Amino acid sequence: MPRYWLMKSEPDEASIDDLACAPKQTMPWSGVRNYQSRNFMRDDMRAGDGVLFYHSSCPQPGVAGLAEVAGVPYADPTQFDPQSEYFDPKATREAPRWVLVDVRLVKKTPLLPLARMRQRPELASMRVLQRGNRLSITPVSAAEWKAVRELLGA
DNA sequence: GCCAACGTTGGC
DNA sequence: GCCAACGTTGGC
Repeated sequence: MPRYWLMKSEPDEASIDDLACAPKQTMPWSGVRNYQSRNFMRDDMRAGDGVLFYHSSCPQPGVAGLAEVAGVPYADPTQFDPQSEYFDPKATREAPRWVLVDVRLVKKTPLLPLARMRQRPELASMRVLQRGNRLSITPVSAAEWKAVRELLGA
């Protein structure tokens, strides 16, 4: 049973182009510091799950491409690095607090702007469109995935 | 820059 | 364990 996710990234930090240029077109999804989002990665993601790569906090927020979960979750190394903005002094290597998964590019697409997603009734249920939603990782239903893929022309 | 919404913190 | 205050997210 395939599963689908939407994962937000600020393109200033990690854009779809950064992913396309990364070795093996794969990057660790580091920096998640929200328990719900962490739990999705830790408990629910499987290698091969579909990912909508979403650009947030930028002039044109929206889905910028398709990706997939590339492996099993493991400790996010940035939590141990005092130089990192994601350093967490309460995390230890014995008891890591934050995990991540690797994400691999499947296909960069023309941007599907958030404003256009809002116009589609079949996407109205998407978590990312809900008022006040702040989760950086949200599950996507099979129907939503199919509808978004069609809008992406993918 | 504004502000709505929600998560986290910390005093009690 | 409550809950007010504070911080963060993120679209606009």
